[in-house]
Amino acid sequence: MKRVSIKDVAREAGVSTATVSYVLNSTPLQSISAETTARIREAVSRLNYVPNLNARSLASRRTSLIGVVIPQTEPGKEFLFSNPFYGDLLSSAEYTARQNGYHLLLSGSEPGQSYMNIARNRGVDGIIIVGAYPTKWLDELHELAIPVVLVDTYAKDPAFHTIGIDDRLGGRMATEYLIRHGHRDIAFVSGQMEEHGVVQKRFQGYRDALDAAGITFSHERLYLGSISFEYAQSVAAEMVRRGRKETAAFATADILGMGLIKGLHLLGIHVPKDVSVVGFDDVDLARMCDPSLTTVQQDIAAKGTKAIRFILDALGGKAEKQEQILPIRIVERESVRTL
Amino acid sequence: MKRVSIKDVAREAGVSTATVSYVLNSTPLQSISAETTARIREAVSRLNYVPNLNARSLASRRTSLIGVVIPQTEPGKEFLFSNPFYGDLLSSAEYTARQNGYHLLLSGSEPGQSYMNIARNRGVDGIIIVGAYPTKWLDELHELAIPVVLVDTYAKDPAFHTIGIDDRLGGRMATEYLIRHGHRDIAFVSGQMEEHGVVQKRFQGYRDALDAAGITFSHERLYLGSISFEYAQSVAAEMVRRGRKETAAFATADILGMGLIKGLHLLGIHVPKDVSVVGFDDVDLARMCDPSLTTVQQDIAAKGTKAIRFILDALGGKAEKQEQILPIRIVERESVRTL
DNA sequence: TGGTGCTACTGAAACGGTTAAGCAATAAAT
DNA sequence: ATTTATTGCTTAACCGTTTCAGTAGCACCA
Repeated sequence: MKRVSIKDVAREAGVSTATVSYVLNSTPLQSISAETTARIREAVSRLNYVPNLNARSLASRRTSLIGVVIPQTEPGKEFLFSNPFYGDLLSSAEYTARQNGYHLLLSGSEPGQSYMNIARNRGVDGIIIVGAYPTKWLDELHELAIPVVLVDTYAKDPAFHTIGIDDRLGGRMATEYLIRHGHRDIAFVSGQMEEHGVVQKRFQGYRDALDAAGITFSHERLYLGSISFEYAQSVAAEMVRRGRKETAAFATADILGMGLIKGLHLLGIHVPKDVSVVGFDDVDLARMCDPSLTTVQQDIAAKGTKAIRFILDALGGKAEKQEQILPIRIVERESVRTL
Repeated sequence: MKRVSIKDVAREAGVSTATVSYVLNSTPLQSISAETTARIREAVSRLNYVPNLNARSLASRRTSLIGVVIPQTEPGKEFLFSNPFYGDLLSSAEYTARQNGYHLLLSGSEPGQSYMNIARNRGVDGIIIVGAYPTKWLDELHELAIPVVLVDTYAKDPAFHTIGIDDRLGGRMATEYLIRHGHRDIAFVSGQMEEHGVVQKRFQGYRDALDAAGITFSHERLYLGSISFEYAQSVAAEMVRRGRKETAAFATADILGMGLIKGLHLLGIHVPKDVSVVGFDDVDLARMCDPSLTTVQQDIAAKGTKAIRFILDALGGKAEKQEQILPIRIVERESVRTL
C-alpha cells in the first residue's frame, strides 16, 4: 500500500537519493558510472518505482502539464463544447502532448476566472487558449511568464505565440466561390462578432468578395446569433420571414451550415437546388452528411499539434515568438449549385 | 515575479503558516478567532495569494485531479477519438468536475501503459475509464486504492463503480423496431467484439430480437470492422458484393449509421427507401443529418456527469459501490421505412 | 489553590522529490 | 612531485503546503 519513494530506491541500490534523481532525469553535467546507473535502474524496476510528479513539480517548478482553455458554449450550461471542432482539436493536442511526456489539463473558460486558476494554482508549464482573447487577464498572463499559445484569435501581443488561419481570406474564398457559381444574394450566417475574433475577419472576407464583384452589401443578409446548430436552423425560418431573397448562404462554421440545411429542409426548401450553402472548418460532419457540405477546409488536427509544439519549443528554450498561419482551401461537395 | 507563498501571507497577517492553512481550508476541529480569520483573508487578497496545488497535493495526498482515460481510436494514430460521443462525454464531465473544484486530466489509452501512468505518477484522486476493461491493470488499479469508475463496460468487480446502459436491451430495441416495421433481413454493423465490451451485448440483443421473431440468424448479416465512419461506408460496398439481401441495418453507433447511409447513397441505394438504418447513441450528428437517423438514444451528458459524481461521492466517504444503468429509448427519425 | 477543559494559536516534521555545493579519489598536466 | 582537472558520488537545503502534537492563557468548578 505504501508507495515506494525515491528513498527506497536509493536504499535498495546503495546510493543517495540525489544519485537516483540524477540517473532518472539523466541530468546533463552530472556524470554517473555505467555500473551505478545499471544498479539503480535495476532497483527501480525491481521495486516498480514511479516518481511522484507532484513532488517533482514542487521541487523543480515544472509540472509537465499543459493547460487547455476552451470557451464554454454558454455560461452555466453543462456542455463545454457543442462544436465538434473542439473535440478534434483536443484530440490531436492530447496525442502530441502525450508523446512528449506531457498531460493536458482541460478547463472550460467560464467568463470569470478559470483561465488563471488553471495556470496559477496548478502551475501548468504552458497554456493554450482557444478562440478567445483574454483581454481581462493579459497582465496576469504576462506575469506568469509561461508560454502562451493563442489559437484562432487576432490579438497582437509580442509575448504570445499564435496559430490560426487567414480567416479573412477564408471568408473571401467561400463567398467568391458562391459568386463564381452565379450567386449574388448571399446570406452571412454566424455568431456574434467579438473583438479580435474570427467571425469579424470572415465577415470582412465576405465583404471583400462582394465588393470585388460589385455586389452591394445589405444588412438584410446578416444573421448573427450563436455558433450552434439550433441557431442556424432557426435562421431558415428567419430567412423566409424576411422574404428569402438569398440564393446562397455562407455559414462560418460547418455546424451552422448543417443547421441551416436542416432548417431549410424542414421548410421544404432544398439544398442545393433552392439555396446553396458553404460552410467553414471541414469537420467530419461536413463530409458525412447529405448533402455533404462544400466548405472551407482547415487542418484542425494540425492546429492542435502545432499548438502543443509551440509550447514544447518554448519550454525547450526556443526564444522567438512563433506565429503560424495554416493553409486553407475550398472542398467542393454537394451543397452548392451553379445558378 | 516571485510567487507569493503561504509564508508571505503568514508574515503579512502576523501569524504562523499553520494558522493560514487552517483558515484557508476551514479545517474542522480547529478553531480560529473571527478576528484572525479576517486578518488572514485580508492578507490573502492584498497579496493576491493563490495556493500552490502541487505543494498541497504533496502534503495532503490529494490532487483534486480526476483522470479520464479514453480509448485511442487507433494505436499510433494522431486522433484520440473520432467518435463525437467522447467529446460529448468529456464535455459534461469537465463541467461537473470544475463545478466541484476538480480538474480533468485527459489521457488516451495507448494499449500499454497510460492507464497507470496517469494514476500513479500524477496521483489523481480518482479515475474514469471509458469503454475498456483494463484487464491487464486490474491488480495495479486495485492497489492504488482510489475510486475507479468504469463507463460502458461489463466487468464485474466489487471495487469499481460502473455506469452504463443496458446494451443488450438497446440492441434488442433497435432490432425489434426494424422487425416491427416489416424487416427480416437485418445487417448488424459494428466494430470488433471485445470481452466485457458493449458490442457483444448489443449483438446479443440483436439475436434476442431475431429469435423472438423467429428469424434465423445468419453470419452473412454480420459486418464487424471498426467503429468509424469510413468502415461503415465500406460496408455498403460489401453488402452489394454479398448480393445485398438486407432491407435494413442496425449500426451500433451513430457514426456507423451515418457512414452506412453515405456509402449506400454513393452506390445509388437510398435510405430509407431501399434500406432502413437504425443507429445507436443519439449524438448530435444523428439529428443533424439528412435523412436524420432513427437511433437508440442514451443520455451521454448524464454519463459524464454521473461518472464524476461517483468519484466525488466516493472521495466524500460514500463507501458503497455505485452502479447505474441509465435509461435508453428509441428516437424515431427518418432513416427507417415500413416495408 | 489546583485541576480540568476550552479556545486560539505555534513549531516543526513530514510529503517526495531536485539541485547547488562540496569532497574524495583518480587522472592529466606542468 | 605538485598542482589542476575530471569523475562520481554525497550532503543538505529547499520547494510550498498540511497536520500532529504541543502550549499559553483563560474560565470554570470544586
